Amino acid sequence: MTPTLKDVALRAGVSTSAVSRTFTDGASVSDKMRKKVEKAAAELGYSPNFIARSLTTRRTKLIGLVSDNFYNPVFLEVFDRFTRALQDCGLRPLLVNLSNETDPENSVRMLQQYSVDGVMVASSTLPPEFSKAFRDKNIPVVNTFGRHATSPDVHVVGINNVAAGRMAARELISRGYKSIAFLGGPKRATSTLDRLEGFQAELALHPDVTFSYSFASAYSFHAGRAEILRLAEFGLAEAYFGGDDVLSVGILSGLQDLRKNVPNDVGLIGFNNIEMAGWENIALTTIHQPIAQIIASSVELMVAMLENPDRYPEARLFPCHVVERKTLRPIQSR
Amino acid sequence: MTPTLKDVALRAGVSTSAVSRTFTDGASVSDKMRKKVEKAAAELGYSPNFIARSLTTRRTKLIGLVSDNFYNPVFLEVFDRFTRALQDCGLRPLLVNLSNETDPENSVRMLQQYSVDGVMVASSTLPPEFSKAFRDKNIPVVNTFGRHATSPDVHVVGINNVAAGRMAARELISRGYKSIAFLGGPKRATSTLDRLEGFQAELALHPDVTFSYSFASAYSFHAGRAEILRLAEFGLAEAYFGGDDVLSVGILSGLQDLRKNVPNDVGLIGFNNIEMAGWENIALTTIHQPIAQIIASSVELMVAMLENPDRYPEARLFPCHVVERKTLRPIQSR
DNA sequence: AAACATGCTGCAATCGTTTGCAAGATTTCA
DNA sequence: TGAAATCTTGCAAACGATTGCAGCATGTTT
Repeated sequence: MTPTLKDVALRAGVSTSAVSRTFTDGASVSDKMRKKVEKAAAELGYSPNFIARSLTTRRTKLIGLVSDNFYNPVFLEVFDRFTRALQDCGLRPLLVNLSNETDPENSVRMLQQYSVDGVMVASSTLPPEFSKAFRDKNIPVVNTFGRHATSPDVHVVGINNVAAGRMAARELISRGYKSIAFLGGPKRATSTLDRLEGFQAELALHPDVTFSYSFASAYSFHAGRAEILRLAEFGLAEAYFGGDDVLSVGILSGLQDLRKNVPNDVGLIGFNNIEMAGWENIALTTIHQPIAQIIASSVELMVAMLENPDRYPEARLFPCHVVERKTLRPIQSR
Repeated sequence: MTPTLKDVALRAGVSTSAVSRTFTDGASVSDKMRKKVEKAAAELGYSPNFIARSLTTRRTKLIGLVSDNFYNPVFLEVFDRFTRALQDCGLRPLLVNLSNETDPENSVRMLQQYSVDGVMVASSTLPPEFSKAFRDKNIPVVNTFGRHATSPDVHVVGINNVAAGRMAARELISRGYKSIAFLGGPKRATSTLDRLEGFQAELALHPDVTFSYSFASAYSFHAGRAEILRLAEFGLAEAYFGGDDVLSVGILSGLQDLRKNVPNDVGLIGFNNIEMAGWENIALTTIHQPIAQIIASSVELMVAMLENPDRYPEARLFPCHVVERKTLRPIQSR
């Protein structure tokens, strides 16, 4: 069917080694030989079989890309950037959807069976143990959007969620809101907890503002909306830090139904800066997570690990910044 | 490093064939043998190497999943469903991002080099020639969201865009709008053109309504918004059929800025039914494309092709339906 | 008890590549 | 021109599995 090395060798009247060598760069072949082989290869439409090659080179150039979050709009950008960055390095993403996978052990085995060169775990909700499972099998792994504190034994690239929490708090305070609340995603996500911690710590510096918090049942529009509607029955705070942007848009929608004036009655700041936050009919003020840098860095790190698998684990953290739109009132000059 | 067949055979004191056979189902091994092998394998933590296996079986269970659209929210659902459906069949998606790829030929070669068992082309904008390139290399291919008319030589599953266009027109007419316009995505997408064709054909049945059309520069919020703002300078129609939902939300946003009352001054119907269309602060009436069925069917078709690659090409088309929200006024009883 | 069918097992070839080694070809330099 | 150094090339053994074939041990039938 599809031509093999041998076919080309036969047609060119040379050994298979010669053919192999003209297709692996850095190998020594004379110009004459190369010409001959390339001609035969072109005539046959030959190109080397990566799978067979990987058997001897022990490199598949396959990278497992695992995530448990296929419904957050932020992942559109994540997948786009990951696939492009990997492709640009000659690597190939093998996509793994963990959404309904009960047993991560399963995915680990599967990726091992496909001899992936490395694994990118793109999730802020997966436990650090998951990433560690790969490292234990000697598969290079980087945990993108991971939490750096508790897993110093696996490469992590992302942001400092505690700092992001502080940033949100400072922003809300600077706008003169006096009663401030945290409305997070599900409690089990460590990123949420870290953000809460920073948020609370910063607020503690301002005894004049009152603080409260609660958690939505999911990182989703309807969870955010439902939670703010529930909270409204007990009286709302003056400003909220929403767990992420889709949650925040849900909150915003609830606020609109409650006939609250945003940002004057109630202020809101989100997190992530998804595309929809910039839509003029939403105009959510939010904290931008530098996805582009995070992913570029993750991939760089991965290729570095492929060269040297024993690289000492590091955490690469990028700063966030707030992008101002219309859900926060102006800074109070005081 | 990781144990191989031979290691297990050695430890169990049997031949490698025996080990191989206990790991391939349908092979004949005695219970005693199986027990022995399984014990040794468990002790070593062995599991078969798919890559090596594929060399002899000529099956990698790898499926190329190629798309050129990583920014439309509808693709969140698409990727989630595709990966899950494939995983459930024991297949693995190798993701290919065509966004900035100038030369599709390139991707074809690459997927061939990885010996993928098949390819799913998930795009409504890629030309049919692209899918055909795979078929020409004898790689099973199904073109999901493809156009069926012009490529009867490749499996297509999706919707009938002409019918969808008619459906939109009928809907708008039933609401009593008398001046109706099509505001499509970029003209080069055949799906847009088909929808326009159906839309126009249906409208032609109603000489009392006036018709016009134009195209936005992209399937994006800002393109939709910009286009409706531009159109407003010449006077707006009473109702619009937006090329897709993100475009439509952009239109909606523009309409709001223009202080138009939707749905009374201007009606709007979108296409796709992305999640955001259901957000209460958007509430876009739209035509639902049955993504779940389309993808389930695509994957089914793919596994059928893996059994019988010479399957005669077919088109599987699913009906759409309108989901009513708040951007169209009530049906006029007349 | 002989003849035969059936079920397990191991040998060895194969899948499409790469690569260490040694031999042959070419170049370099005195 | 000849010896040494450097390039090229092919042979053959891997890489980690599967599988047709033949042999052997059972079980079945008469």
